[in-house]
Amino acid sequence: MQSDSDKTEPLEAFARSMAAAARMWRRYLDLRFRDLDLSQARWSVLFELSRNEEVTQVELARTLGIEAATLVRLLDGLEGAGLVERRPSARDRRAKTLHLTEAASPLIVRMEDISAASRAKILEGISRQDLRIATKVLSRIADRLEILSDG
Amino acid sequence: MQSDSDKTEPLEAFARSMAAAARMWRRYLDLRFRDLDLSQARWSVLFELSRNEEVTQVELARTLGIEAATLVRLLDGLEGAGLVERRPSARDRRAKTLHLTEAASPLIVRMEDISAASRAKILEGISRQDLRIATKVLSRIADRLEILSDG
DNA sequence: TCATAATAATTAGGCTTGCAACTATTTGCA
DNA sequence: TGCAAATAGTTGCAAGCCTAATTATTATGA
Repeated sequence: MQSDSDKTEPLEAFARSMAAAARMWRRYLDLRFRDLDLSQARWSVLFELSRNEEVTQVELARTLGIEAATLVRLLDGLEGAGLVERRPSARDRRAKTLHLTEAASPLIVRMEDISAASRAKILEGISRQDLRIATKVLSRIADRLEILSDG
Repeated sequence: MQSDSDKTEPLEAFARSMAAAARMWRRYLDLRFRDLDLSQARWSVLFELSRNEEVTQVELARTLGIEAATLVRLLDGLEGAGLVERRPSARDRRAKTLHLTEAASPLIVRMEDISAASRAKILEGISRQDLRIATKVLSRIADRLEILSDG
């Protein structure tokens, strides 16, 4: 079997595979979450808050690797759906802290099930070792891009 | 050093790193291409055509891993900029074949320089071996998602 | 053959994401 | 102290990407 990336140089093959995999992964999750009226992007916000509540928007944006402005819109939607609350921060009047509502809890359980099952299905047959290396490479790239983009 | 992903399970850490790396990579390239009035998405279309002309839109969309509808808008922009031409296919009156114009050639050289330099800079210090494994994992995921999404 | 299903391109509408610019507040330094 | 710079959140605008639906054409099978 001859894949497209065989023709191209290694670094380029990597870049293309990463872009395609990320796009398709998101699409796949968006479809799975459609019943819950959620998207992958909104899910990741809820998920992160379920692990680490009481954070500010800037902190959450940084954790997720997205812009604060992008997060604003996601939160608008989630707040509108009654899943998240913005409260004024006690220590900084510019800032707001984020909190899940009661309504979010049952959803989060179902979301975690769906996303865990999806991950398992998508990554099935890939060795633990390879996955570990791939994760290391990808997170190094994210770190490096953060540095390169600041300068 | 303690990264966020240390707290999470491995499959999830992988998914998050991939999403963040892909997003940031794209942003980085978009900034580099801004002088040329191009984006990463448009660049990838031109690049693919420079390797493999005369394809139809459906074929190109499949190669790039995007939807045909998404490609339509990208081509509208590129055709408007005089870089690409759509011609009716000789063998199928529904289809159109894609061709680069003369104007595209010098641009493509510069684009390749920019993207190659960016890749080298971003991936600097990552071992060839690790990169090879990461590429294998990512392209396997893309293949798998294509199968899963069809069903 | 001929009706039905599949395919190529497109359009409409929506979500995610980004950059720029703006307001309100806090921090820092002269 | 007090003013300039930095920071938190927001909004406006544009691009990329998606699904669903539409039109034109081709393929299929009864």
